[in-house]
Formats: sequence, structure tokens, C-alpha cells
Amino acid sequence: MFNFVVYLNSMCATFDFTEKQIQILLVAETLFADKGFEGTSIRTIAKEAKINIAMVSYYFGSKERLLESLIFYRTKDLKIEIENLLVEDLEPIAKINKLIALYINRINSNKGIFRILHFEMATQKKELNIKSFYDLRKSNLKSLEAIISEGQDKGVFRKDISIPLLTPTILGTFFHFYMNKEYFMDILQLPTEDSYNNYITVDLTKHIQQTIKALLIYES
Amino acid sequence: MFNFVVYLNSMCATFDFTEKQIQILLVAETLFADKGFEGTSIRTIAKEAKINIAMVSYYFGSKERLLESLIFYRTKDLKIEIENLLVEDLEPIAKINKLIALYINRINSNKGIFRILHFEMATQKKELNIKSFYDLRKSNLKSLEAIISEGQDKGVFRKDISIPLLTPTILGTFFHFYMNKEYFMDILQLPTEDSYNNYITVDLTKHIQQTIKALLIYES
DNA sequence: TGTTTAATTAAACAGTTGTTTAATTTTGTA
DNA sequence: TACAAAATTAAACAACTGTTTAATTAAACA
Repeated sequence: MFNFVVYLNSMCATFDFTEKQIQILLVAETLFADKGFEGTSIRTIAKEAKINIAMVSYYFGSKERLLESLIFYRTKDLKIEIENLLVEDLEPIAKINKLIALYINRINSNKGIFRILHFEMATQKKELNIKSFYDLRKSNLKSLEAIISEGQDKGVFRKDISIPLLTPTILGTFFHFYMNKEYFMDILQLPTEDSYNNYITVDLTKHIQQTIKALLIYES
Repeated sequence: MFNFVVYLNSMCATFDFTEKQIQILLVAETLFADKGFEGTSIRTIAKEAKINIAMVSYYFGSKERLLESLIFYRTKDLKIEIENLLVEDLEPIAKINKLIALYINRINSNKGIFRILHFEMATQKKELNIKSFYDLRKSNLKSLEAIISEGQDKGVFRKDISIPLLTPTILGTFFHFYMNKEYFMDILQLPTEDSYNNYITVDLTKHIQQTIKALLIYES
């Protein structure tokens, strides 16, 4: 049994998960997103996934490593998606807009894992092996830098832009909106789930695009 | 004992907390901020505050109500601070800038509670009696609306601004930066705690002010 | 087919959790 | 000083936590 766990851990960077493992990951994802990592027990996961409680330890080694696996599983193909955008033949501002839309759409259709990341990153869990996620962020930052440089070379964007601060503005705005769902549904009078989601993909996306555009080309 | 708990709950909106209660609240604040609500046990709080574990239930009734009390204790005087800003004799853009600086400074010097709010609001805890906080936000939004309207009347600001989306941009940017401390200390090469805090009060504040300004006056 | 490996199970483990209890000490008041 | 109220304590409560165990069933392979 112990050997199997080691195998899983060393190989998960290259190999995929089995159907059974994915089933557990998906259940864990929604529960972690709803109740938080600490707030979700292995027994609840097991009951929801209709498996024995021992199976979680058996497949992933521990609860912490289950979370690691989940993060890896959900973020492994985001890097490629961003990099594909770079080579497209678009104006810099159009590229930025597409990047923003891609981010929001991506996060919005994977609400669970990003909520978890947002949460559990903040609580000190230094043992967490989320290097893959850390690398992903650096890579995404590099992609963003490339687009901005292109725009600066073409004379469209300002020269004095703090690129690392663009991500907090893009993602932060989205997350704050998303984390305070109830409040904004009330304030903006969005009675249904659908109207709320629609507001995100249309109005909020537009707002963020407009914000970044203003920041990139407006001369003070 | 039970009567005392009832008294506390019904009066906490008007009366202050005792020294002993505040001592417990302060300990709980740092622990909740560090390890999260679920991740912090009453025993840990008691040990840190050098009191008996029974005292938490004795003073606050339950762990949940301890959190409620903490949120109330920390947010009760923020409303006044914002409203004072409104009556100051400043240009609209200067008022906005001051509001942003006030927000960031306020949150930054009360890191704990805002981190907790950010966290625990998102996890479904509908039982939580945080109406006072909810009202605070609505009141703050009204203050922001007043400043924007003034600027619009003076012809300085655009007319087509989604005011409710300004808060996500201001607070979201800050929080995203603040919640990913380690990452940004690495990326921006801020080796010490001091340099990181200095970056927040100077550069990040300026970035957010610049963002909002661009959004308010830039014509696309 | 028999044998080895993997998957699954119920039960137990050793802690921890929030809360309550009854007894005791401290404090305030008459 | 005597008495009542409040504060504090250690201990117990029952429920829950993540993880491990040994036994059993299912699958893979020769």
C-alpha cells in the first residue's frame, strides 16, 4: 500500500488520475469550496462520493495530499491556454481584453478550485506542495509582460506600467465580486443565479477590461 | 449564567465590551486570521489568552458568537470615519484618493479582522449575525455614490460609471495583493516585512488611486 | 485454474473538537 | 463581617477528527 502512495505522488506530474480518483477529487472540490478545507471531513467526502473512508488515504495518502492533487488536476492545462493566446494575431488591446475574458471565463467555470486556492493559499499551509501552481502564476505573468511590451513597442500603451499590479486588479476585482455574491445580488438586484452569472460574463468582464484599458493608455 | 449571555447579546449593539472580553477578542482575532475560524480551537484561544476554556462560552455563549462579537467590535466605528470624509472641503478626485487611502490604511492596520471577514463571509455561514457589517457596507457605498455624484455634477467625472463595481476594484486589488503576500514579496523583490508594508502604503495605494482615476475620467 | 496483486471494507486507534457540569474562588455590597 | 453575585476552575461529556489495521472481496495474470 505504501509503495502505491509513493508511486502516485511521484508520477502525478506526468500521469493522469484514474476515474475513481477523479470522482473523489470532484466531490472534494465542491465540498472544499463550500465548507473550506478544515470544514470538510474525510467522512463527508467519502459519504458523498459513496466510497469507504479509508479510500482517501489509500488513493492520495492524506487529506492534505488530496488537496494538492486537486490543485494539480485543475491547473495543469491552464498554462497552455494562456500561451496559445500569445501567438494569435491581434492588436495589443484586443489581446489584453481576450486574456481578461479568458481568465474570468476560466475561473468562473471552475469556481470551486479557485475559491479553494484563494482560501487555502492565504491560511498558512507552507507544507502544501503547490509549486506547480506557483510556476503557473509566474508563467502567466510572463505572458502578460509579453503582451504589454508589444503594446508599448507599438506606442499604444504607457511606458510606466507596473505589470505585476495588473493581475491583482484583474483577479482581485473578479474575486471580490465573486466572494461577496449575496451582497452584489442584493445591491445590483440580480434575483437569480443566471442573472448573476450573466452579469459576470457581460458587465463585470467589460468593467475589468475598461479598467485595464484606462490604466494602460490613459495619460495623467 | 444563561441570563448573562442573553444580556451580552442584546446589549452588545449599544454597550462596550469589558477588558477581559476584549483581551479574548484580540487573541481570537490573530488566531482566526492566521489559521482560519475552523482551524482555531477554543482551547488554543484560551491557552493564548491565559484563561480557562470555559470562559469563552461563559462570556460569548459559543465560538460562533465570539466571531460575531469580534466582527462587531472591529467594524462599529468605521462608518463614522467614512462619513467624516464626505463633509471635508476637497475636490472630488482628491476625495476619492483620500477615501482609497483611508480604506487601505484602515484595512492594513486591522489586517486580522478583514482577513477573517473576507474568509468567513465566503464560506456558507448564514447563521452568522453580521447584519451590522452588511449595513456598514451599504452605508459606505452611499458615501461613495455621494462623492461620485458631486464629481459628475462638476463635470469632472464620466456619467456612465458603475459605482457598485468600484468597490470590487479598490478592495479586490488590495485584497488580492494582501492575500498573496508571499508571491508578491518574491515577484517584486521585497525581502522584509517593512518593505512589503511600505509598498502597500505607497505603490499599491498609488496604483489603485491611479486605476480609479483613469476609470472615472478617461473617455473611451 | 490457481495465485498474486489491487481494491474495498468495518473496526479500531488516539486525538481533538465545542460545550456543559458542579465545585470553588473572587468580588462587590449591605 | 456576612451574604449574594460573578468569575474561574478542572473534569467530564459526547461527538467528531484523520489515519491505520487486518480481514475480505474483486481483478489481473500465468
